[in-house]
Amino acid sequence: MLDDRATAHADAERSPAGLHRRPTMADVATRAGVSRTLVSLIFSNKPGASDETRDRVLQAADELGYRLDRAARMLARGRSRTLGVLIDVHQTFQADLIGTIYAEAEAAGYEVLLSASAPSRDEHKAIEALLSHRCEGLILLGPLSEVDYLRTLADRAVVTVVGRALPHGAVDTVRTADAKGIRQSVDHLVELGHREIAHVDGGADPGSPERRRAYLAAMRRHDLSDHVRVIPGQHTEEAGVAAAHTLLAEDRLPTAVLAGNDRCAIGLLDVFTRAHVDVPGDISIVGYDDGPLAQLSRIDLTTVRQDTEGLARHAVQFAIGRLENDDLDPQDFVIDPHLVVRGTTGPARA
Amino acid sequence: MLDDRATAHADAERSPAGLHRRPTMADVATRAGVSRTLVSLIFSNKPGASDETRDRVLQAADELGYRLDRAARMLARGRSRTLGVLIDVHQTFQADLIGTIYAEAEAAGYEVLLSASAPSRDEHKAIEALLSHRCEGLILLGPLSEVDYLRTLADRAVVTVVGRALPHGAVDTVRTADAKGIRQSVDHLVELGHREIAHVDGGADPGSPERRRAYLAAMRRHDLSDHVRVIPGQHTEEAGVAAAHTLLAEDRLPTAVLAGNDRCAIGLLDVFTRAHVDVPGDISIVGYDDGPLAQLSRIDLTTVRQDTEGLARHAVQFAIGRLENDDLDPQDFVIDPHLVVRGTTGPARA
DNA sequence: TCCCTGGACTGAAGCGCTTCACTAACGCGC
DNA sequence: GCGCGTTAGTGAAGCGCTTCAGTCCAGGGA
Repeated sequence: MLDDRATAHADAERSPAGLHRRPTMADVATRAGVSRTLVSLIFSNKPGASDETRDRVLQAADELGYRLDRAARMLARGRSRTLGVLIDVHQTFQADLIGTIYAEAEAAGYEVLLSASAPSRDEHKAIEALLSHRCEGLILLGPLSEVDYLRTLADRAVVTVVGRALPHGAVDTVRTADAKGIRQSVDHLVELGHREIAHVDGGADPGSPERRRAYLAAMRRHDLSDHVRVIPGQHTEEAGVAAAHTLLAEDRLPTAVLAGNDRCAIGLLDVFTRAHVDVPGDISIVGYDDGPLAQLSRIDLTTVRQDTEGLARHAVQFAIGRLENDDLDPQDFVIDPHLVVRGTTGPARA
Repeated sequence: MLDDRATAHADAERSPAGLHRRPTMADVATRAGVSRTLVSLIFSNKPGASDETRDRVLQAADELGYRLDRAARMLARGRSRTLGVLIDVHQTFQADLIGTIYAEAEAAGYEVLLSASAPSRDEHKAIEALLSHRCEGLILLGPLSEVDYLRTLADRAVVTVVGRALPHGAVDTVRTADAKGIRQSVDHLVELGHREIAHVDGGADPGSPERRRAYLAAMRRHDLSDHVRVIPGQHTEEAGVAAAHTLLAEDRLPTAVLAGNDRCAIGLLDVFTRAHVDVPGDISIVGYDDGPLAQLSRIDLTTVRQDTEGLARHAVQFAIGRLENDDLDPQDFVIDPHLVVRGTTGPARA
């Protein structure tokens, strides 16, 4: 947008041959014939400018293609009003959370920055990136880091952990009552006549220890402690594949398997199907998460559904709440899940 | 800054009861007994400090828990060295791209910022966010925006579009040779004896127009123009579901369907399976993308695989290349895909 | 008349960093 | 003993914004 106005303004607008200098507030101010201060007020929606001036300034900004510079604002304000969200791109379950987080944060006037952990980029690094962008609040979706590290973070920013239980009072946590989900699954299987129910756990993955404990407890409640069988795993398809191979290599399959999550369940399903083990005829399988795949008819997985929207909403509210009012005790918010029965579970084989 | 000297040492470090003032370069400088300038040099890995001093400064920084402030750096440098990546959280295919993008950008000394489009947050907004964080380069993964808008963006930042062809010379693009992928699919089906091959297209979704054209061309080459059948759709499971219902409502099914992408294929598969239409006995299905689901044995989808790593790597290189050397012509980089034959295609029914 | 209030607006300082232009000290060759 | 180039280091300006402390000018009591 070149000098489309009185030549007096031209200097501020003309840019050195092709090199577009990004317009600043000063440019807008000059063009609208007011001070930078006033422009700033207007862009922050603060009172102090007449409606007439306000319009004139906004129009000038528009003509120049002006865009506020967050970095500068952040620096000047000393506050960023930004929430950093740690995600794991491969955990599809998190996709739903993100949408809600954006919406909720925006409503409260906060920015959101995403940082993904990936094979080439460990969680630590992803979090540091968020911190160096001055995020005031960190929302960590299923973080794998050690508790000590998370606790350390807590005095650099407000930390909220989603989907993982943490020792008492470390930081705010929002999660699903994993124990209940597992208990429902076991109850369901027992009702169908299963007794030999194995569990492929998720190792150190978020939620896993709780699920494992809940499995043990539920089995005990049904007097099935003798049939307890925990196969070490992870929350990945590969772990499911490995577990299935382990089971197939033995004399006798259990009649049902509780997977650590959906992805693991799908790994199991995959191997069993290829090996012509009928699911649920020969063996029943239960997942956890109710991700987008679970409901596909070719998969049709019995699984435990989490209230993703609730999780996300509360995570944001915790973060913001603590930001605006520091002296709350760390909270642990727990949402009930429920079992979704589909085609991978059926009566125990004889 | 206060009188940062003698007694100030203590002041800089002690924080006013709980309220952690984040340490700055000045704090580090004071503690190490050097100037701020020198600290800055050291943190930018520039020469001009002796090894001995360097160590001392780094140690001081460490003791203070100092963390560089990107916002300030960005402001001061006038350059952000940041690439903004637009993603769609639900397009699982993109997850793989992201990992590579991070790695590649980091190697070149660039930061990466992610911004997701979501139901509550349209693409436009997601892109503006990136811009206001001063991203110098924008990498748009399968953007849906109109060409004009994308062109407009190009003079605010360096733009690279991934996975979508754009009219000549608009901006840099990196994409798969969709035409080839489709041609391979059609050839494969024809070899299996198929003649009635329908195509569920992706409407305006990225890559879709190319795929549709390629389908028409391939059918023509096989003298099958009479059997051409395009069913309007989208790159989602729902579109596949709808298309399947459309087909089932007719007298006679085609013997094969080319879906716009894997997700659409899975929708088709889902409905056919529930309707007891045998795949591939009654009808063959081909997808596109080879996403994580395609290879699951319960799905086992014949599909076209894209070289995600190559796409991501070139996208980053384009962006950076143009950033460091402005006067290149817009490029259109095309990578060959290849057909992965799995279980959803078979001989045409009699 | 004078003082006060409040609305509209401005000037200047400062956020934490980079960078340009310097200075001081130290060989080194002649 | 002089100028020279290097290395190690410093001071200050300035990036684009916010914000504190004013200024200026109605209009309204008393």
